[in-house]
Amino acid sequence: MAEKRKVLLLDGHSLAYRAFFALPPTLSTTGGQLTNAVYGFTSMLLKVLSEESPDAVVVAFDGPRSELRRTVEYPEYKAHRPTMPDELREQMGMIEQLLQKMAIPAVRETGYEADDLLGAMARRIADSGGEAVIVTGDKDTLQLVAPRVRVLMTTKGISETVSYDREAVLERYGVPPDRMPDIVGLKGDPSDNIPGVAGIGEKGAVSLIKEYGSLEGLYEHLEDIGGAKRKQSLTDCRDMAFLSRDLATIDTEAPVNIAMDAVRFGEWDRQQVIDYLCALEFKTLAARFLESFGGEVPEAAAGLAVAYTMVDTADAAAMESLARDALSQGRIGVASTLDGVGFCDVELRRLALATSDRVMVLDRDEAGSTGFSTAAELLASEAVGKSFHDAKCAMLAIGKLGMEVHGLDFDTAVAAYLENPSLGTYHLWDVWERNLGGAVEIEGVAQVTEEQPSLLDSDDASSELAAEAARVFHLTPALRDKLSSLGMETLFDELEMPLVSTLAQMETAGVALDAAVPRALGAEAGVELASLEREIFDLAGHEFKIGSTRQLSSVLFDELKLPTIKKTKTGYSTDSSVLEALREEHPIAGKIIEYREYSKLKSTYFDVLPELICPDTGRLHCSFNQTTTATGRISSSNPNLQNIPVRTEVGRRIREAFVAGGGGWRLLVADYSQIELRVLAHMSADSLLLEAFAADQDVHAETAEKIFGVPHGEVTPEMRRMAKVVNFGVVYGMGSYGLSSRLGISIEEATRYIDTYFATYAGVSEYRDLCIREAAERGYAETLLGRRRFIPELKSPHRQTRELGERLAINTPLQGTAADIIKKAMIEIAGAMSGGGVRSRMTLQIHDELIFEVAPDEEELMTRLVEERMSGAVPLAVPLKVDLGSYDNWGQAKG
DNA sequence: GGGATCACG
DNA sequence: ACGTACGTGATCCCG
Repeated sequence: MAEKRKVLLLDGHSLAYRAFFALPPTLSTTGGQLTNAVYGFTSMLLKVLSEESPDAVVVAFDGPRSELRRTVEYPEYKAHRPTMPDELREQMGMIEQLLQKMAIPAVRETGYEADDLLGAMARRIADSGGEAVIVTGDKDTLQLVAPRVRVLMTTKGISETVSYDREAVLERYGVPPDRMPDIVGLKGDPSDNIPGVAGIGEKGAVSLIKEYGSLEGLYEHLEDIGGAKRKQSLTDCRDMAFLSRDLATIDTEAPVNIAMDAVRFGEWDRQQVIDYLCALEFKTLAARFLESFGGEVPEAAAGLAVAYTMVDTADAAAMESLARDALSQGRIGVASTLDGVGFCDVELRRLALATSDRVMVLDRDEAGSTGFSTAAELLASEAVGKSFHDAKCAMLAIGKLGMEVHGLDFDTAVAAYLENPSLGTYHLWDVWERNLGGAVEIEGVAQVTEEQPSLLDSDDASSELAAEAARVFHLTPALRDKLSSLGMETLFDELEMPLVSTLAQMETAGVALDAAVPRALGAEAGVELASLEREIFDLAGHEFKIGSTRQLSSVLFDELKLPTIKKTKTGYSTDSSVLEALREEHPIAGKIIEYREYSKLKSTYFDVLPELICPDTGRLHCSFNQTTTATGRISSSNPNLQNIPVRTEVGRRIREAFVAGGGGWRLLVADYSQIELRVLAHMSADSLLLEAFAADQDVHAETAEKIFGVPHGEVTPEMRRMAKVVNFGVVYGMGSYGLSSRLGISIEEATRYIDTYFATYAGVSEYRDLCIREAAERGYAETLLGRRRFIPELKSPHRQTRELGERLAINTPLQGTAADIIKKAMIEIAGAMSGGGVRSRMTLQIHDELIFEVAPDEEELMTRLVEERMSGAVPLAVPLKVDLGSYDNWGQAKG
């Protein structure tokens, strides 16, 4: 009756967890439902299915934790494990649904974990002469390896697996599979809260078991064991060692209520599986499924498969016809391979241009070839719309080769960012996967021959780049449709796309830096730090790494016995608010504050900025990132020029290094006055706020009058300062706890101010409610220009997360609208500047501030132009006030 | 590679 | 009982 069947046994829990934590939470359906765990699980499943071709597949899940045999025997078992995250729990249901559609039976038994069931099934299969393949991410399962039982262990990520048979386990762990529990018995397993024997780790456990064969063998020869301490520990923990081993031992006697012989893999309704994969928007997985198992993809969700011909760039006629296609189709997709990041370092290595079905790939060495001149013409032609994925980087690199890009029309990364700005990364492959997801086939790639074997790499790279250009081309209409259905086409065409070029110009311009300033400041800080360090060591009584929060916290709280103020995840906090509170207690606190300030400034600014000056231009070029923030703001990196110090006197001196390059040139600094509060006034239409801004009143003073109940003119500077904190707090959705801790007042007092504030500014109060309600109904918050941010936090069962969602729902429209406004101003100004043929240039944006280098004879013109375009960027119900000034360096511009 | 800290708006 | 104001990026330390 021995049936030679191959059965795949999946550990559902382990694999789902693995997938959930291995894949970034960037995979979700258009509706915002997170699907990373389902995706990873399915991807892994399809891979294993095609590699192993099993006759049957079964998946096992854990029974409820509280009723596990192990928990009953040993209540500490997994006691510290957090419960399953909600984001994963939702996906478990989806995984089970998928399994059901694939006719893969799921088993679970009260009192048992998945690996017990896997062990029991594996044994039954092996006993009856079949072959069992267990797929899991849990190392403990390796003990099940036996004749006719293999374990496939997922490694980094999820789709990669390593196959373990007896030899592989021996080689990797030094003991046969059935002795693995003995190892755990000795070393314990922190992840399951199994204690083991104190003082024995992985290495010790392996060598002991290798020598004595098992726990029993070991304890029989206890007297032979070297090391009094170790012997004592083994003696003391004898019971715990056996209990630990017992806990780690998989129960292959577990009952499994399934008629294993009746399970047949592949007895499914194919269409149901495909439909479900498509409903989850797993286009390439659906395609992979089809490839392996056949079936029809539903029309609407069909992955777009595109076929391409690679044209020879040396063939003038072929180039000619590609160019003709580009002109008649009116657009091309462009992809590039770049070396280096940022204006200074970036270099173009390869370039691919694609029409609907032809693609060319150029190497930078081909300068002067037919292909190169065709590419240059197409890129420069206004009549041919250009689509890129991350156009700014490519355009910087293309520009450095002396080619120009006109007719920039579409950036698939920016489009994907607008669709969902919270994803963090926008890799072309993912965007393709989410939107079209078919195969790209490219014919006509030169074949490798015996004479030219070295072409292999370059041809692979070329066809991959060709496929990227093809994907960009075909994604363009799809994403355009999507944006249009989301009401974001105008935002995209008239704001984000023009901004791509504006930011490219700014990065190219860079900023002038007088390196002597940071060098001098760095030397000065070095001296200060040395003397502070001595003082701190004296106060502490010994030397330690002041920069190590762990060592510092041990000095402050263990040795000096200073009171702990707040905790972090890993210990006691030593941040500046804590040190500030300890100032009265001990002189070391103040010294550390000072040390921190200097060391931060030195390592982040003084020492670094001079090194980043580009040798080619003698200037500093940061990158402005357009697809990074969830709210629509721009960020800056390499270096970050949006966080140059200003708040402290020492820090502010670095700003003197930011000068206007060129003789007689000046820096024009223009910043919006209280833009977020003005946006709040506009969006909420609160009558008091509207009036205050209309009359150009001092809003903070006005707020102080209201919340402190004092008449006009009797507001003290202290009251105004506190009111300012309240006003900012409103924009962030602050509560009374936050206000009290920031103002150093009682929670009751803070509550009173907040209540009075909302009673006074009733429009603001209503607006907050409206923001939350709308975001909850629609699933996203929206800015004035229609930018969206999904707020799934509002649906969370955790109050804390929900409250975060509420603050996001309030803050995002304000911060995001302010971002919309300054972006609009930037492209208007850039347009006017290039139209007016000025020499001046825009160099920096710092959220509500724009900085220009202006030529001596353009100062007046630029001041007027910038003021006009900034204040008129987007018409609001209140005036947009702009403060401007021109200076020799940035340090002179003070609030 | 992640956490803590701190620079900015 | 718990955490507590939004959005970033760079640096340092440590496992």
